[in-house]
Amino acid sequence: MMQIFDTLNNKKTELKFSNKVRIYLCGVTVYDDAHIGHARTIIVFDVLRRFLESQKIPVEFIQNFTDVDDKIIDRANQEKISALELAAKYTKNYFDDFDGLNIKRATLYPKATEHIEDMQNLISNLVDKKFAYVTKNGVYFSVSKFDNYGKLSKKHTDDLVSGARVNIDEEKNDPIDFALWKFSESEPSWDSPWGKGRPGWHIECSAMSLKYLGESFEIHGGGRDLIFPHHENEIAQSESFTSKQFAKIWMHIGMITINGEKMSKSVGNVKSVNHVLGDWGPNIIRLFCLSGSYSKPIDYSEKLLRENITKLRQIESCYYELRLAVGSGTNSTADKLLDECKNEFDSALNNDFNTPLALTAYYKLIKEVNSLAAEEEITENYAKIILPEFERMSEILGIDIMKVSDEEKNSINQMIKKRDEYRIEKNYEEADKIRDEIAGKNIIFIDHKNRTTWVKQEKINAE
RNA sequence: GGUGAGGUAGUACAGUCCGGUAGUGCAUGGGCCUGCAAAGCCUAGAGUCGGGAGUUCAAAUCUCUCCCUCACCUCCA
Repeated sequence: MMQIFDTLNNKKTELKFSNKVRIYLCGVTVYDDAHIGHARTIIVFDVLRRFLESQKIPVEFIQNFTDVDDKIIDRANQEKISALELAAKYTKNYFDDFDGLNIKRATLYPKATEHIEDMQNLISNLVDKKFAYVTKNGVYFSVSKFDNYGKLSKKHTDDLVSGARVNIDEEKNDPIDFALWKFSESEPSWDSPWGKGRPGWHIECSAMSLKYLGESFEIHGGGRDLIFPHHENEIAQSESFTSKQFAKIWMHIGMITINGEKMSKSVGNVKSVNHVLGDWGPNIIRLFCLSGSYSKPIDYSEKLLRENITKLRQIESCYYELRLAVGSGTNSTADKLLDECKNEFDSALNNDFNTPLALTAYYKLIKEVNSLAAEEEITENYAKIILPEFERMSEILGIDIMKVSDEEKNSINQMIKKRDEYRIEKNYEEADKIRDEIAGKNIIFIDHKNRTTWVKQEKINAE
């Protein structure tokens, strides 16, 4: 049984579910290209989802797009296009980036603009119940009406008021009340019972999670920086509406920092997914993002990314040594290794999704395979036992190793044969020509004592 | 100031909940394999677990205290 640290109760909590695990992940605001910080959060949830599914647990995974928001409108004005066009553009970029990162598509990617009516229904209900009130600027949630406000972020409403960095709006009953609906005549805007305008930020996630996952669901996640105010406000709205517990587990992902400082637009230290993907490829980025506990910060550096090239090479070697195994001898260590690594891998992930420890188990299996391969002791029987587990782990981690077609395989074998002939003749010049030629296709020959195997490597541009 | 998360070999992390004199990767040194390479493998060195105090037969792990870092408290993954 899996345990995940729940931000609300501040402790590891068993992931209980009846027939499926429902996950809502706060996605991105589509006003600019996604950066590596977004990627980390989404990679973590992608692996979580793959892990659950590998255990035959059905997962319903919802990830929203915020496609109406002040930043979108500002940016659209700058670029002299409509807000919807701008959002559409960056939504497309999002999928280009994250398909490139080998992220499995979510069950559904609902958009705020397509759920205006759902939000309005929710707001109406909150107004009726006096949890919300209308001013000349919009509709606001009355924080003081919700007893447990602050329970997620452990903030006291008194402190928030005295902090008073919130922009003062005299119309609001209380400075910490937040907008459900903002009046506005300019586009994009929608008619509503209270007046023309657009929704506040937090209400969309309440409306869409309620609609698709129900009043109460298993996991709600996002970056740590969303704990306050976004998730706190979601709880207030949703639980005021349903009178039920909203998410059962709140799972928050640590920030990506650069030189210890949070990656953000205002600091100007943002690394876009597009850029980093071009340099390092999906596998390196995934290994990098999974190399630390999901809840802690990870410092972005080229040095750390580079370390993962070595890991990737070992992974690739392992895969191809297993694929190219020959001989029918038995190896008694296979079953033991399989059990150990599978066990360590799964229990690591079950224990608060400890990906660094899971990676250790993955690397342990790889090291053992490569070690045997160095001694030419990998047989088909051995590979038959180990390969499925290796592929299972790789699949969960979303590591996608470069494959070759059958034709390519034949041609590689031809080249190895030809090269061997040259080597027997001690015509090393010709032999090396073949090796160089094939290296151009990122295929590396590996000369063992008695035979030559090969690896198809992913080209890493930053290397 | 409030809240939360951290400080473990050169470096990046795990171990802390469930006390038993520290593990893993990378880097570095040496070696194996090779026609030479590459890839891979083997092996070695490296830590008073932020400081101090306490509980205990025993503390990285529990308690207290101090120091430092970061995040959130305004939009943020």
